[in-house]
Amino acid sequence: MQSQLLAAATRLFAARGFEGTPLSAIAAEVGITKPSLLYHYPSKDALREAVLGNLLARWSEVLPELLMAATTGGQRFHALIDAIVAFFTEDTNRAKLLLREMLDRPEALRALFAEHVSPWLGVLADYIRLGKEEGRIWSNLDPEAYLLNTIHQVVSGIAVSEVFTDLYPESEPPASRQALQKRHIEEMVRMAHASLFLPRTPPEKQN
Amino acid sequence: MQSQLLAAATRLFAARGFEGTPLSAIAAEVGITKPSLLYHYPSKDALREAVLGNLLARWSEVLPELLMAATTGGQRFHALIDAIVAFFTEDTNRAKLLLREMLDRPEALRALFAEHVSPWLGVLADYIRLGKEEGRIWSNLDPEAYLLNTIHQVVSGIAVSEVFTDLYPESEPPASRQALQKRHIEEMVRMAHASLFLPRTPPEKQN
DNA sequence: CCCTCTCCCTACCGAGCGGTAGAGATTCGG
DNA sequence: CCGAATCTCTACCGCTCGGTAGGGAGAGGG
Repeated sequence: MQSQLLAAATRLFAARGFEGTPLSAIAAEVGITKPSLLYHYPSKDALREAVLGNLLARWSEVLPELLMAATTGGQRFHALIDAIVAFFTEDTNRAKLLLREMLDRPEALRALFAEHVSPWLGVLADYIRLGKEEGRIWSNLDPEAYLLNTIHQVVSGIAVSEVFTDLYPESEPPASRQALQKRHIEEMVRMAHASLFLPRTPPEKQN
Repeated sequence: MQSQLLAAATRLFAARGFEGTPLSAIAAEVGITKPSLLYHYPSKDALREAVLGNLLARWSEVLPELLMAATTGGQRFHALIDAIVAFFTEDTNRAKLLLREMLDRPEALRALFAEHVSPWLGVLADYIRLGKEEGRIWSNLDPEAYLLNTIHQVVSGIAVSEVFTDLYPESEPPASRQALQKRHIEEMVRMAHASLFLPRTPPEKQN
């Protein structure tokens, strides 16, 4: 029951926002009444915390093993970005929720991120610095800023991707919304890749 | 008075969201009462429309002349992206508001964008296709997707930039929040540039 | 001087909100 | 068979919200 409530709350908070979602709507979604919901979560704010905590917890499960699995820079890039894309496209409400929280409670998110993502950011930034020394990465790239921008772009891009689907010129046959979202995301990945790695250098490197 | 109300509503809607902002708060911000506000705007939804319309109108003033001014591809890139950055950093509430509306009313924004940005998107995409034929731009780039992603990244990145400022490793002396935001944005521009233009090709092109 | 238009106010309404009180079911260990 | 724990319900409370009713103050034209 708690997990059903969490799922319903995640979806509704993502779609209509925290302020725009009455507890009664969440309760109705799982077939109970508002006081019954308040038996499981003592207040609306407690439910918000639970929803956000659940999201970050799932993410914290996924992240670490990825970074350990890959060895080369290119592998790490694809392992990481594919995992981010998969995690947030699997349920786009995750991305919407995160984006909403960043807008609604920037201070709270700042604290959460400082605790949960700052260490990983340091690790990844060091990988990038290594790649720069080896000449595989753009020398004028700002590692921390690149990482934050890239991750944020994927999350935010997925969260609002449905808004952009009508902007592509029509094709014959008309492309499905899902196909356009895929096109959108693939270009994001290409951009992240092209702005990280230097193009393959010609073999006369040591002339 | 109408413009004061518009400004106050923009700020509060951006900071706390539409549902999270009572009309009384907007009225108090300009020193009048709620019924006086409702004299100028007959409903809360009318105020929302006015706020969003005002934002898009300002933007529509800025955009066209830029595209006409520049001639080369690089000039156009910098003219456009600098204008976007300037417009949204001048008042970050503009970015927050736009992002909130995309989350709160995706259908409404889809319609608005289809009308107001779709034509410009086509023009810019054609410039990019030209650049591709001339070999100045990545051949595997998706013009429409690149443009939407880049613009969205700048808007969204500015909207939530304050959340990221605590994630950068501390420096001595500690960097101001404003300096970190600048660093954040400059990396966004670098990424947009590097993922658009091919690196300067060596002069032995026609070997 | 007065009528009208503009803009603001106080007072109020009905609806919906988060949360509480308290009691009725169901289950399960002793 | 009983009591305690678990989970649900109906009924209600106080508050805030968006919006309305209606009147007062000032300005300007006839």
